[in-house]
Amino acid sequence: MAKPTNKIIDSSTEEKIKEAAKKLFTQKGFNAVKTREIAAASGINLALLNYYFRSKQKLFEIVMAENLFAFKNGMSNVLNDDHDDIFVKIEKMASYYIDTLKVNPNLALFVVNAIHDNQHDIFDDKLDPLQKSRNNFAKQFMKSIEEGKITPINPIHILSNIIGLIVMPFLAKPMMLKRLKISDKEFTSAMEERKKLIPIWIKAMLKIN
Amino acid sequence: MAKPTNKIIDSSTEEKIKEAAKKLFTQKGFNAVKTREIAAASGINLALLNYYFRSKQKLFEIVMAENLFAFKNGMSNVLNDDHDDIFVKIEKMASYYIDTLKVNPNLALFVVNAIHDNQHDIFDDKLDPLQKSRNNFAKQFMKSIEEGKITPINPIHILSNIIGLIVMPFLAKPMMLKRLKISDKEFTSAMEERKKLIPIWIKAMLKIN
DNA sequence: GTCTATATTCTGATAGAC
DNA sequence: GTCTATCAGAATATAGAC
Repeated sequence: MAKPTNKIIDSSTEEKIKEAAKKLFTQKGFNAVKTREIAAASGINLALLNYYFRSKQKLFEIVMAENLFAFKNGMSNVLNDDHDDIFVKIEKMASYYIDTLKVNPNLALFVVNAIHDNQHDIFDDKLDPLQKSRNNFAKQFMKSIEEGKITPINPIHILSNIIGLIVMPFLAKPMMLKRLKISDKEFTSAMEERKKLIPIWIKAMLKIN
Repeated sequence: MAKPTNKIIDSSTEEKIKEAAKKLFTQKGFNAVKTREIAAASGINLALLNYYFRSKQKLFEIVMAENLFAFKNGMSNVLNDDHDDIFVKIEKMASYYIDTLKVNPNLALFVVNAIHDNQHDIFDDKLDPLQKSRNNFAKQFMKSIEEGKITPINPIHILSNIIGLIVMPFLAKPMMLKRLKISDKEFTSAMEERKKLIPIWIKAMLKIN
């Protein structure tokens, strides 16, 4: 009889390293995290990190790709109802984005840096779970314009606006806390408010009847 | 007769290092840039970097402060008219921001990285040329709320919104060009549009009478 | 697979000749 | 002021015993 493998609760060394790395990279970014720190956090020996992942860079890429995939996967579930009104979709999108960034405040910076590194191969997943939702959203948007519900607008603007309103406070968070003299708790609470406000603002922008 | 010094076209070693450093730090952030890289890019010897600037950190701070000071100085000129309506101010702010980012599209990424490097001491200039404008803007904003022209709103939101709408497209530019299949020219043209659109959107958000 | 010990590389900084 | 050579330390990566 073969030795049983546990694919559900994977507490293998490999998985332990990945979990610790995910947490650290996500919180602190690539450069600030040291391999010894990852080894310590996952309770494994430093040498095993290279045994399993060849290099810190490779580990980083794997972990972040998984982060991004998980996010997209979740987002695709959030947007799966094709009967949702477009503003309901935007509201769900904002909520899911903000919940993710609250837990994972470095993800935004990672993505922005990856974009500027011309590493946006990371976004060309062969099996991008968001592709369908994105296409549906675009179609729905064009239809709303045709029906006169939305003032015609260059897609670059609507994309910039939705993403900008959601993501920017997280990118600027450390400065905002300092400049506006607010606590982490107040920041989080303001982000909760934005879940409702952003769809309202977007609606106002698009001059809905 | 003393040797003439050229203070207008300063091609001194010191200046060459600063220019190369400015470009690299702006593109890649503090940690990702190595002193050897700066030396190579400026065509000088590595030792001279420390000779002139004592340390990488010191060089970074000087360069960063200059970048930011130039921007803030320009912005303060733009916002100098206290009789401007608050939405005129926002329009001028958007224009100046966008013009800066068009020339220096990496400045945004640079600032965001600096913020997350906990190097935002750099923003605490002793002689911040924007301080007065910022205070005036805040006062004007509060007054508009008192007068019922603007729905009361948490300052974190208005700050996030203005900066987010202006800056995000530049942060996401490489992805946007690819995802939306648009040219650099079309992007630039859309950014020109935003100079007018952003104040309109902000106005809509704030439910002006 | 896991560990200890160590090799190797990278990086900021400096000493000292010119 | 500028260069060559090099140090000191940190950090990544690997060899080899178990």
